[in-house]
Amino acid sequence: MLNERNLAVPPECAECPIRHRAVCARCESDELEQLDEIKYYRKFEAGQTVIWSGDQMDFVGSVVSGIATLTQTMEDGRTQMVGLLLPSDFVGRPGRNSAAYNVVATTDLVMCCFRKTPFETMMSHTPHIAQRLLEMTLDELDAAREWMLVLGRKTAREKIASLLSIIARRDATLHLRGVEGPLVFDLPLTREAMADYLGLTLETVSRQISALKRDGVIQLEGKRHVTIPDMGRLLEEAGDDADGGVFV
Amino acid sequence: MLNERNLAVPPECAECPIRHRAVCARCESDELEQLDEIKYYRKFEAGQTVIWSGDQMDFVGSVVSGIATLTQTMEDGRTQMVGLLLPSDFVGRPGRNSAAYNVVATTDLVMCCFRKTPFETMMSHTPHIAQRLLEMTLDELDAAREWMLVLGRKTAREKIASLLSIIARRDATLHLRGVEGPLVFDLPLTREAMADYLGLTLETVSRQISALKRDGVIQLEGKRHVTIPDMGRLLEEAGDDADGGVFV
DNA sequence: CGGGGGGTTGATCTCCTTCAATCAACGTGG
DNA sequence: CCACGTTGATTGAAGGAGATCAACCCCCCG
Repeated sequence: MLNERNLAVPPECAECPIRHRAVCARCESDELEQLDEIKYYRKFEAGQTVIWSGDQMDFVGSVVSGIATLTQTMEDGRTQMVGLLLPSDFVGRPGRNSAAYNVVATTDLVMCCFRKTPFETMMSHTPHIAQRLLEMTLDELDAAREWMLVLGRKTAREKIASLLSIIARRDATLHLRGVEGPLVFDLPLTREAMADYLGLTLETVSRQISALKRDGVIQLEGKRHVTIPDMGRLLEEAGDDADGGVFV
Repeated sequence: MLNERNLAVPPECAECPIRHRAVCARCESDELEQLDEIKYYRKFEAGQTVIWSGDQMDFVGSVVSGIATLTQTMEDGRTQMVGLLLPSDFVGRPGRNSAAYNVVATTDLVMCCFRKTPFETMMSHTPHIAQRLLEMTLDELDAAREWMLVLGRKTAREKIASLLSIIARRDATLHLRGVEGPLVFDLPLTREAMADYLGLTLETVSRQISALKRDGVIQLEGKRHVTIPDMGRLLEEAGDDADGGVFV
């Protein structure tokens, strides 16, 4: 039911849009051929749950297109997002067989999945995969630690500004624009998802977005379309050093 | 000045107390010999800063004994702890040359350091190191994500209970005791460090610890010596599932 | 037309922060 | 040996940032 092969999906690794950033980025052509044998594509619709926390994981994989979230939930329903998965990001942990988090597609999503056991054995033979995975994991750890500062010490306004600047920055690098001049992008998350990301309620998210708009830090068209007239200003609001940015 | 070789330090990798858990855990004896050539020990006193964020990093290394913290600071002084480094934990990121966080010794500390460039070249030749480092980094990422839930969604009381249960659990595994019966340990952190860990003020930390004591969840002798009569009760207070625990 | 999902805004409440006083333990120098 | 300063911790009173509860809007879709 969930697993439907689809024509819109890249047929060949050589033409894969995430080829140069994903876990397979360092692989040689023969290694790609090996991967090809254990890989398959899966499509999910916006809102669908990809994996439930605690479920058996028989695959790992990469996000090819779309956005997914990693969330934890307490018994009483409080939920915290702990990861935002963008194209090229890796899902699953080699060596673990049950999922630790919920993975939910927030937009329509295509994943390139590898059967877990073959992937693990392949990883132990080909250092290129493990090397790249280490690099990606270290990056994720850095991002998680940055986020711990946001969650633990920033005000609601700073949290919103931080999230907006992160999305803006990623969007700028994705579209290869500089950080000069006004930035324009669409929010990929609902107010509720933003709240789960930031450890806030959706009402507070809404209020703070309105406040930033009222103060001219951002401009809004509709609910999702954002313009940042002055990125430096936004970074100030985020409590970050306005010049260097987060990663020095 | 900071670098004083010391007799109390393990002279041989074979006798090293963290040998089986550190980044070198998987190394063969010839690999250990190689490591031996680029390694040196450093001692720090409680309170000393090991590395300043932004500083040039010319080494990476493992905590041999003692405890250190990883913290981030905003310009106005707000600080958030983003890692608690225990014996066998790894410090530094191969591939990055300036430190991203402050590392501070909270107790007297011994580190086994490797010169960074030789370590990096060695890592690219010996998969055993990269494999182990990947495993350790994935564990840290899990811990960071667990902590994001604590920071974002838990109440002050739950935060304290969470921290206590984490310390208790680690202490129990360290001393190879079961989780049955009362647990006894010393807090390795000041109230202020606990506050920085939990995204609270030290006053709130103090109040909540008093409250947990008053309610019989914990017992205190002095400021640091803690007894947990009923671990299940503490886990309930932490908002965790009382049976399975954090990692299912 | 009705209904539902996503979003905004208002009023009130509460948990945590802030500011401040106090205390115990400890070391140090007169 | 005692006065003193320091550091870590506790406790109290007051205030505020964000949560909670609730009403309402907009827009799309069946």
